[in-house]
Amino acid sequence: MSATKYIKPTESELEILQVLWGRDSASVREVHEELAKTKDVGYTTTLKLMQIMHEKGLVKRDDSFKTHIYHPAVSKEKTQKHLLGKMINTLFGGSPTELVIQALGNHKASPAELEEIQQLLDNLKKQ
Amino acid sequence: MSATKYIKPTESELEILQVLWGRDSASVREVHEELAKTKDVGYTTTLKLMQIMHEKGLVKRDDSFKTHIYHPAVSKEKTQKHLLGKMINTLFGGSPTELVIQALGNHKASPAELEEIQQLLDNLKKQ
DNA sequence: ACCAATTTACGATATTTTTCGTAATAAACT
DNA sequence: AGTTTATTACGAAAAATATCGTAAATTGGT
Repeated sequence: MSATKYIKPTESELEILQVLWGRDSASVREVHEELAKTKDVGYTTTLKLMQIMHEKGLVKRDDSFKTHIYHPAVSKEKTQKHLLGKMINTLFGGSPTELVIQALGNHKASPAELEEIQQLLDNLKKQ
Repeated sequence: MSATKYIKPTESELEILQVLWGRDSASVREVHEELAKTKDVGYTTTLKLMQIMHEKGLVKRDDSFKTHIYHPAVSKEKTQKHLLGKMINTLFGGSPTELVIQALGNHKASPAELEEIQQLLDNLKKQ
């Protein structure tokens, strides 16, 4: 029972999760500073978003101190998987291969990264 | 001059573009029938969306007949590239490799597809 | 020319997401 | 204790999306 249905984070929520995944935990202030580097937005906006994310269950928080500390409550991998799957369907006609080709063709990868992909590919071929 | 700034299609607009890309042109009715297979939505909703897409320049249309015929005005490839790039940034910390690994790991590809990716990989390695 | 059927136009409403102002609360500092 | 500073809580507004009802226009058939 109870596979608590998947909640799709919004665009802004994803930006916040990205910060949280990078440091595992952070205060609103810290997240906000990070976002402010690339985005022009008010502090209370970030606060509100994180509160909403808490209601939705996207983040956990420790509110035993004045400054609440937030943690991601959804894993990066699961989220990636879900959204990638969705994108494959709505944008690549259900073909992960098409997506991979686009990704490799348009965004350069280092030799080391190519090697990493090669390894994975070899493994997949064996099966 | 004038690189007419990129307009990001919304979720619903993408669904419509997906249909248009598949057939190159279609009436509202045809698009709607297609969407209705997987989605419960009214005809006028689809119509309205396509009219908005026309205003935005996402589709072209021939309105010389009663039944207007719509064409995609943005290419599938360019759209894929944009949205993929965005996803790589907001969800994969800027690493296309991470995305490729996720895609290959979680969504099965046929041997033929794996071979196709191998070819591409070989090409990239040469440079 | 009239009627029926289909389509578009238009506007309004609903829903979701993002934004921020203001007040209340807590802590830190004289 | 009183004052300042930082934080959270709350509610409301703004902006972006999605939805649909109704009326007007067009076409085809009779």
